Amino acid sequence: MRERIYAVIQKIPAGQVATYGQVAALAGIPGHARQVGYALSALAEGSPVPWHRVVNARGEISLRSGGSAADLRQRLRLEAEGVVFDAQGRIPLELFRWRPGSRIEVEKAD
DNA sequence: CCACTGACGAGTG
DNA sequence: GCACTCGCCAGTG
Repeated sequence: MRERIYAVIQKIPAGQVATYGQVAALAGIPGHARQVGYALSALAEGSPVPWHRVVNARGEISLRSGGSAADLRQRLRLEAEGVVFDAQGRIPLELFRWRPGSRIEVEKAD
């Protein structure tokens, strides 16, 4: 099950982000956003999954209970890929949300 | 097998 | 925009 979720996350192009619900839908389990987050919680540090590109529906970085340095790493990684955060520490999903099937995946190709 | 938990989402007031 | 409620179901003890 988690394999399916990981597979979808790996399809997220750099510089863009996807919400939990979006990943769930793409994984074939719409409405099961919790399972996505749960799957990520079970991710290993060395996993080949760009989990940092997955944010909640508000465009914020979600993370496990309590304070963790993982969220900071996630933010830095996203910024390194071109994603920007507003003054509220959130990502403008209307600009960075991944659109499967869209041609904006490779902006340089024109 | 039963109960509790948990990186969430959408709807309502 | 914020607070509250319900739904969802795999993992863990």
